[in-house]
Amino acid sequence: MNLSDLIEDFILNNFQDDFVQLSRNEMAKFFDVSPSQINYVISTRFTTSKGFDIESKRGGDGYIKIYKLNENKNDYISNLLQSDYTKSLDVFTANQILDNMLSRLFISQDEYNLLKVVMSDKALKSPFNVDEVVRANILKQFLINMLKGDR
Amino acid sequence: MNLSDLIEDFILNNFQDDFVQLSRNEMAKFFDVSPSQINYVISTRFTTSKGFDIESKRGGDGYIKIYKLNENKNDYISNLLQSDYTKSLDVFTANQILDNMLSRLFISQDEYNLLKVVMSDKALKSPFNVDEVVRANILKQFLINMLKGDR
DNA sequence: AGTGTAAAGGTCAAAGATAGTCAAACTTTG
DNA sequence: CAAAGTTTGACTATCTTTGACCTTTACACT
Repeated sequence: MNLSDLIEDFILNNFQDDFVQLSRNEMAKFFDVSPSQINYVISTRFTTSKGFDIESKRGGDGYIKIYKLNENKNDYISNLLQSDYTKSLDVFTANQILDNMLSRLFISQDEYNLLKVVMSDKALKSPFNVDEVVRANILKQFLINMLKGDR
Repeated sequence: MNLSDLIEDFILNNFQDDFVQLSRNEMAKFFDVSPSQINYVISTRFTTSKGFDIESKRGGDGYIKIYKLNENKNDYISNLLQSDYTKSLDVFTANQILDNMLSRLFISQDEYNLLKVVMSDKALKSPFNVDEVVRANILKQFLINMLKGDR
């Protein structure tokens, strides 16, 4: 067993419920490896396709948090997550997926409405793909929607 | 938790109605930090996008007063819609806006969660701004979130 | 009233504390 | 031996903390 495998095991054994939080530097010191090896382990072993999600913060009190996804929760969702629809997706298909998820009650009507707005052409069109502009559009469309009465 | 977070909490817990008044120096002494750290906390955590307004006075009897703004929902949204935040928006500010809207109950916890995911860097980063890729990422992030159990 | 001074608060850049990226060197495996 | 996987380190990015220097205000003393 190499160091990366050991580190992987260590992390796996330290999950509390569905997540584990660690300090990259402490971890590296503990195993006497370079800090970036922790990133290596995370990026090769705690990937989305293996059912994990990462969240981190730099600076004072920084941390790395790894979430274990519950893949037994819902086959439809798990499969979708592995599908090519997570690579590229047109509005038409997106809406079909949303319709499907709503009819199966995997998402609420509220989530459906919001996602439809957020994934619309209007929300995502951008002249030269500066993602801050995209994000701003998403917010804008959401706000417009909030002003539309019903909801 | 780092000092800035502690100071933020302390301030939040000392609001009387819609404002809190404090002395920068006393505050700094109390937490044993340099006075300018109080400014740091205020400028990163008690921002306009989070719905706060600052007023201060120097010299003898100086003070810092922080107000929690209170517009009604429609005004808030109308203003936001006309603001530059609909032009370009970084994640940090986006999150503060969401925090603000949630704290005033302008959006539900569900909407907050969903929007946070949807406007995250992860969801919106794209190599060369093909918006179908952006949309796919939004879906992907949403799915990942669904698998995360309560949270 | 004018002015000097002490007592606030403000600004900004540097230092400190984390984490991320990437490519080169090294090792294992087929 | 070539391909794949691992390990390292230099450089980068981000968030926090500190300190030196600046500005404003109240007040006491001419």
